[in-house]
Amino acid sequence: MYRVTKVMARKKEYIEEEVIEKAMHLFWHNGYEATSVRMLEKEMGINQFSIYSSFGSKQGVFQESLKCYKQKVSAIFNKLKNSTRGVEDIKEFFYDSIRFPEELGNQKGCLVTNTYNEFAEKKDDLISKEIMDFMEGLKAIFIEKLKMDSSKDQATIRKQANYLVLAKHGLAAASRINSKEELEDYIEMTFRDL
Amino acid sequence: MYRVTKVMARKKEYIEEEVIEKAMHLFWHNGYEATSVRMLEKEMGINQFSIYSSFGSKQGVFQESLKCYKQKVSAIFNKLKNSTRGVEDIKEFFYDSIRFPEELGNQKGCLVTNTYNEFAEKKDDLISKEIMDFMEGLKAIFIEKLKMDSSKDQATIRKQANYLVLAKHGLAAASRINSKEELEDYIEMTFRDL
DNA sequence: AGCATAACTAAGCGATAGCTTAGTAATAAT
DNA sequence: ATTATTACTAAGCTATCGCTTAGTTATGCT
Repeated sequence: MYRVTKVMARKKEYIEEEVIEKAMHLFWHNGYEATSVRMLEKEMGINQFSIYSSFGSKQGVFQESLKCYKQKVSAIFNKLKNSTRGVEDIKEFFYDSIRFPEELGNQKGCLVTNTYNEFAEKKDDLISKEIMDFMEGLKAIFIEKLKMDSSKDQATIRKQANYLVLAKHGLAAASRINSKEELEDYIEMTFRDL
Repeated sequence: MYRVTKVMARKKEYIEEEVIEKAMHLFWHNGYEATSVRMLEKEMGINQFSIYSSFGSKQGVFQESLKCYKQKVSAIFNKLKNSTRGVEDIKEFFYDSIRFPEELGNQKGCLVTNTYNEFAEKKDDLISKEIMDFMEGLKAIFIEKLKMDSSKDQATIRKQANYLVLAKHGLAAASRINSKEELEDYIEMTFRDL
């Protein structure tokens, strides 16, 4: 991908960023295994040859799709990172998280969390590791925000960070099925006394 | 399955309940799609012909496996149902839930929740519906237990029940990956003020 | 214009999916 | 012992999987 070429010859008839976005939606909806290369072909609107020459493999397409997804949610993450109110910002992050997929008009949860669940047993896998890193990063941000309340000792912060990471994970998993009301109830209850 | 026959002829060389338990462990470990009939064949120790004559299809094997699983966790459920202390019993149910798979020496979460996640998009599916019923049943039990505290009004009970169902779901999803310490922190935080 | 190069189409690769079936072995009833 | 019925083994069915390749078309450079 993005290979530097000496001569241009024939031009690509698609834009990689565009077709990857379509692939992402397909993976998001069906998960990794349940998405076949033939389905990708149709959704992306390009031939298998083009898929493989641009992204190398189905896994390659998926990794680019993950990048694309992360880029789309980065707005929410940056908002959280740059915030200064502490735990209140984490709560807003939770609300942003359930609003984000909703805005795209569908109920398929969070691609990263879905992937986390689907690849849970394959601990040696490359994608698994990537997702783990992402989750660790989230936890680090939570800790940073929790530290803004100087009244909290280190043990409390650790405990609450663990709690919030699991809560976020559970919320994302549940958001594929549960109603908006249930999800909002959950968020309210989660942050009630933090 | 369990077909009534006029003449006995040749006897089965396996016990259906026994081979289903083996199938269940395989599904539990790999999920539905990632478990092939060839894998089931090896694990169950019987030929494909026998699998299909006893259970009809891969889906049939899975459904019997789900039954088997539910039967195994029914002890925990009955304990909760027959309890009288209210929310304290729900908390113990949460602890029982993470202890149960642990006792079987593996880290694969809850089969029902895993299935819930794997079948989340296929809302028209038979198995999806089965799992939904199971979750609804759990919620009903939670409500019953919450009602034991007469100081709680109906709105509070509904909200807390929603919260607990999501929390239980999240806990089960997380139990495939997170450490025991993290899970216990989560339970403690969840029930801290209920 | 001619050539080198890259992107296209479409067919096909081996492997595996869920499932079936032809043929054989075992058992209960006669 | 014969027969009817069922369970077994093993091979094979079609469909689809991820991926490749032969052949054609389009483009930039000389």
